[in-house]
Amino acid sequence: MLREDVTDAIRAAVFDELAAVGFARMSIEGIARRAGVGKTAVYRRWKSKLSLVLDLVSAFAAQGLPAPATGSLYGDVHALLEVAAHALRHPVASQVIPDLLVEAARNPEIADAIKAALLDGQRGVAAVILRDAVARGELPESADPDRALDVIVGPLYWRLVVVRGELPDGYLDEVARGAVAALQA
Amino acid sequence: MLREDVTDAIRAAVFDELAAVGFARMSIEGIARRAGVGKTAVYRRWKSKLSLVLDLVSAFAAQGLPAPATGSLYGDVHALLEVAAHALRHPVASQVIPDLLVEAARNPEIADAIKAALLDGQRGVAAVILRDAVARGELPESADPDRALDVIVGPLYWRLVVVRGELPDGYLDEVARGAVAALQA
DNA sequence: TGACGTCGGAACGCAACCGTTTCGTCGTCG
DNA sequence: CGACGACGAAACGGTTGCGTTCCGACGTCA
Repeated sequence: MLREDVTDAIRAAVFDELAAVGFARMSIEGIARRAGVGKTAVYRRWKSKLSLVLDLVSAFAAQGLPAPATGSLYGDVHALLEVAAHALRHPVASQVIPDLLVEAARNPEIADAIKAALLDGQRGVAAVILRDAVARGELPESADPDRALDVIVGPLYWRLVVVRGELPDGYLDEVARGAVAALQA
Repeated sequence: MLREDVTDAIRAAVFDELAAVGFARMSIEGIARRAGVGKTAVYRRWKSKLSLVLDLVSAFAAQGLPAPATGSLYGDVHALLEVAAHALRHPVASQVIPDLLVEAARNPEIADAIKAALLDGQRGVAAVILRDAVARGELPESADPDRALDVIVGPLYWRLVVVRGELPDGYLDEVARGAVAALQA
């Protein structure tokens, strides 16, 4: 029977290594070293660096993402932004997510995993938010979940991940207000 | 005297290699191979992979970015989006830019180069667009160039680079209209 | 014609990592 | 108590890239 604590140590080391050097530079030897574990222990569980990462990402996907229901479009958008900002400010996640997204452009398996773990979840949340807003009459029936997600999360991602800038007080409020205005335009 | 055609071949090979495998996996040997050139020719010109890339990015920065002046905020925003969409749809640029942005999070020298080559240029354009819009009375004086850029380019970047989705007909019009609404909100 | 410098190609020793195998240790079952 | 299996450590041969060095071929200029 494989020891659970060893498995956990490896999983944690993969996250750290992924954040520190990125997928491309990450090596099984480096993971084992960081986890304080023999290479054997890693290979006994996963057959490659890729399957290791796919496993982690899939586990992340299983968590699911709760859709906010604050009673207003602005409130829902704001809540979604809060969750996203929290994730993208996490020092490990803010390195790992963009790294894997770039890697996904070259590797279909990673692309699928990321899509299932992140993008599909967000898409679902956006769809629910829009449906509720349409029901309240805040948006026309023609509202498109994909474009909504672009307008809501895009600015935040650009600011936090691309520009890697600060998040001034009230920024999320402004983005939320702006996104609502953009959707209603 | 170093031969100019060899230098050009190396530069081109770096772009292709960067797009194909990314900065992390890129090797001097691979560049020389792709350029049909000896390793010696590369080392005679640049001292490392990093200085090679910094050189290319800086050359890119020197081009500058013209600010649109269409006479309306919507027109200017739309023009900026056109330029950005054109760049992000280019098969090489759409791989290289996100790759280097991720690398920038780990390497300050790359971060500075990218900032000078891309972000500062865009920031300047946004500032001009906002200034004109304020002069026309389309926006209040309080308009912030950074946030404007987030709202204008963010959704497009998210769609094209993160989600790697299509760009439906009329999408840029919608994003431009939405961005204007967001800025005025 | 001869000197010079760049060229591509090949090899150098070195380092890292690959994926596998072997070893002795330790903990857990039966 | 004994068999079993996972453990960390070390070594294996092989690959790739590092940065350097040497080579003969070629082009250019004096």
